[in-house]
Amino acid sequence: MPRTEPSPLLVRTTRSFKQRRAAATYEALLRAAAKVFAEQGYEGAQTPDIAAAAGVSTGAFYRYFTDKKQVFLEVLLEHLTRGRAGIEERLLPERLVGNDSRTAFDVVIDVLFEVVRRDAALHRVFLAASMSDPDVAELRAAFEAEDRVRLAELMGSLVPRDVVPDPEAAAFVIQASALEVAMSWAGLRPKRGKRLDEREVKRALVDMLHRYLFPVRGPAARVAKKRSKR
Amino acid sequence: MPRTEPSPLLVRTTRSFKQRRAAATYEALLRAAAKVFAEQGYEGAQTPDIAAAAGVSTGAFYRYFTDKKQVFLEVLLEHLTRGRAGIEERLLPERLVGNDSRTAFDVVIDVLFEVVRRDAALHRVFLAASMSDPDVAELRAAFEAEDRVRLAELMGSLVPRDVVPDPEAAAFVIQASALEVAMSWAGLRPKRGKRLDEREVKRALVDMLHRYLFPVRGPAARVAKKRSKR
DNA sequence: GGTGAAAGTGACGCATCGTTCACTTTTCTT
DNA sequence: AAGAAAAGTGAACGATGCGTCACTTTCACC
Repeated sequence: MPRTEPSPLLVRTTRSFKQRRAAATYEALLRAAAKVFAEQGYEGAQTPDIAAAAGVSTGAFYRYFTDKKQVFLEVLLEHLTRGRAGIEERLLPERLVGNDSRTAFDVVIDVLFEVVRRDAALHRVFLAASMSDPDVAELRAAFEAEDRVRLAELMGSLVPRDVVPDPEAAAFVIQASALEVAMSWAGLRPKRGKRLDEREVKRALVDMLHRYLFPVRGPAARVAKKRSKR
Repeated sequence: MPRTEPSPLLVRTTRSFKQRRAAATYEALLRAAAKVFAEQGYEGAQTPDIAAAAGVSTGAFYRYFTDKKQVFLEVLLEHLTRGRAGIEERLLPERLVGNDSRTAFDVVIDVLFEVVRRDAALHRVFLAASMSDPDVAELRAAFEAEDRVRLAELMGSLVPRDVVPDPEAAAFVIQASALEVAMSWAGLRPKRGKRLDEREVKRALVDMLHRYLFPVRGPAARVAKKRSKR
């Protein structure tokens, strides 16, 4: 809602027609902003374009957002929140504790890939902006830090401590590599060059993570034999 | 040199005073541009500022570069070329074939970290720009692809084929994770949060790569015991 | 030492947005 | 029904910043 209500992206049970309409245009502006930002980047996106994409005038835009930057941050917040919600929704029913650690981890990786792939363009813009704008950087750091803590906790319950002595550092490494590979997997990489098969890249990532987190311990079976799957 | 000579960053044996001076201001402009871009980002950097930082006027700038974007690309090209040269210079004397594969790979990782750390700010700007500008993206893709091929070749000589069936895919994964971790290691991460120890992060990365590339094969000794090495 | 070319100057043109504000239209209230 | 309040309009303003150009200064060469 307008400036009187600073809390973002909340559309509570509206009463009057007017409030309903205001909420609708607010939503339309948010969606339009997400689209334009994803397509044009932060600098490339223009507030009149966002307003036009939402079907309203420039002035209406500034009734709901004080700034171009504010919309951007709200769009990002929604993007990140939705992504995290998607992860949790898809992770809980699987009930990781039931099956063995390896497949549990595979599920996590799969979900992470899915989440990044949806709205990959917006995520890319997000990453780019986080390198110039301190506020965006802070937002990114906050979300990644929390994700990292969760991943570290998950690893703590999946792999023994002597395999990964510092779970949070390991979580950082896993997070970083998985995100980079997922971004590439999203097909947004340039078309120049041989463009190696994304299936193979993902498989290499999973192999790496497997050997890292579930190494062959004592005298036991090989691990490289797992290749026949899929 | 000015527009007549399109080839970048070459200062051959100049003859006259005038040519010498022109080459000097060209160099000064390039250096100043690198500095301003690294500090302000692409959009933030202004051509008058670059000129001022080089000690010349705005007009002089446009005698040597047609565009703001052209300087940027030249700066990036020099940055990338210098980085690659640094890697090769430091890698050749070590003569990786002499000692065992593990330590050879450690040397590679160390060098990569060093290279990223020097000029980390500029590299960050480079990455950010590669997400909006197609030309920058192409430049990045070209360099990363070539680096990937070299890394894949190196791996081909260091690890047996059954450990890493698709060396180039593996090279991509290693490249991506190492670069991300190195960027974090460069200390440019936000100060919010616990900011986990970079030494630990790097160690986790190296551990992961070790277990990936040099897994314990048949019945053999444990690998997790290596931790005592400070 | 005089002339032409190259290096260098910096104020300004001009286009590009972000934002505003006086105004119209719509809906709520009494 | 009338007046108030909120939603919506879009032309215009102002700041910003890239690039130009008429001009001055410096050097090379005869």
